[in-house]
Amino acid sequence: MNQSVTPYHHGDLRNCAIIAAAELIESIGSYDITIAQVAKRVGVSAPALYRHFTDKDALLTAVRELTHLGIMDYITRAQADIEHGTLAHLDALGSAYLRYATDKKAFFGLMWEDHGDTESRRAEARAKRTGFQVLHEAIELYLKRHKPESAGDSLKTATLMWSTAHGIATLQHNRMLDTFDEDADADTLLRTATRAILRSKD
Amino acid sequence: MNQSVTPYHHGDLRNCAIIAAAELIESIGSYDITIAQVAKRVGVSAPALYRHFTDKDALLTAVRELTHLGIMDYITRAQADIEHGTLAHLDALGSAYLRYATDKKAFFGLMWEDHGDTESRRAEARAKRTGFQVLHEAIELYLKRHKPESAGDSLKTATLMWSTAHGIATLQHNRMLDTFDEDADADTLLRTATRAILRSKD
DNA sequence: CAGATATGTTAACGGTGATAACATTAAGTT
DNA sequence: AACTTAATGTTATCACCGTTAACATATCTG
Repeated sequence: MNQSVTPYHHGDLRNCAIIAAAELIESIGSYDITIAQVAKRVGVSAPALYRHFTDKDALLTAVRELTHLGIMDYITRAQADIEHGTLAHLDALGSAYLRYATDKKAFFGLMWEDHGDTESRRAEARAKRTGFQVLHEAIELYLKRHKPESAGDSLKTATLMWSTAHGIATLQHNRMLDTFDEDADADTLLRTATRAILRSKD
Repeated sequence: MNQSVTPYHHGDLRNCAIIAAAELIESIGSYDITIAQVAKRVGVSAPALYRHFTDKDALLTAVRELTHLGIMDYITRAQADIEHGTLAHLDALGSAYLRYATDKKAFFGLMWEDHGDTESRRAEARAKRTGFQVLHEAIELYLKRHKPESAGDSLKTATLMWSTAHGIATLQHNRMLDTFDEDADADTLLRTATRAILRSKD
């Protein structure tokens, strides 16, 4: 005996459930998943998950943390071989954001989903702010080098650039960009905006 | 007899259901509503609604049409007393969009919800394009007057301005604007962007 | 080794979207 | 006017969902 096949206690259910949920979301291309589906994928009964997550939203929130890691990965890779504080750097950051939105459609949707606002939102807000911080620092560096007189506006500029990138990403996500202008290209659009924003007040 | 109180046939169930759904959404501040809730509000059994809508999404899609009318109303009012083709005109249009997003939070969310993509999306896309058209024409007029050499870029410019407005509205919707910059003001941000975009290529 | 604790199980509940089967009214035909 | 038909309601029911309760089993601690 002591085959130890599928032991009673899983051992790492929490993490496995999060990964299973993420895989499920990726495979069906939507974050409209079910506790039962996740449980089945891990090979466990549905209520077992409630030992590790207070409710479904808590599980999805955990997956959201993964998406934040994922997008930071995109961003980190994008700036790896590029000199910081250059225009090319800013382009790369924006492009990485747009690429994540199209590559990982379901995750991008989940990330910005309109969900129950408890304290879990704060942790997410912090994670998002981390991504924002990268952009902010890049812009600060750029302004100090190329437009020192506008360096004080770096926060406003970063907020505006993120808003623009987010708007383009979101509209592309909804296939609305093509509806407005069938030749529209998200990347080109963002580069145009980036230059316009940086050149203002010249 | 013949009291005729609550007759068997409602008479205008379809429209009343749409309105009831909209009222419900507005009152609870979320578009996460139930067929049963809507039915109860109209004073009818839940399955009765299925005589008028193929499924829940069809009902929500009908409500979405109302939201498009609503935002067009905001836009129409905003440009009523303003000379078209001026910078003030563009500001007013953007401001109306942002105002709708905050005034009618739930409707704005519903409007851009990630929902089942059937042919109903096409009708919605057309409605959204109508709103976009207004912006496009305003920009076209502006460019002809103030920057005739850039008049050919009116479509790209309109797409970019809509994207920016949408990004700001969406981030504000998620309370992320304050997270990035606690002093951020959506309207100011959009006005800054508008001027930057229009002034590019000077 | 013995209890306490952590973590699984099955059974069950209320609510959801949706369908089926049936009832009632309105509309159309002769 | 009477009969047929179509439209539009009703209640009963389904499978599924998130979640909880009650119970079972494995691990940890003294």
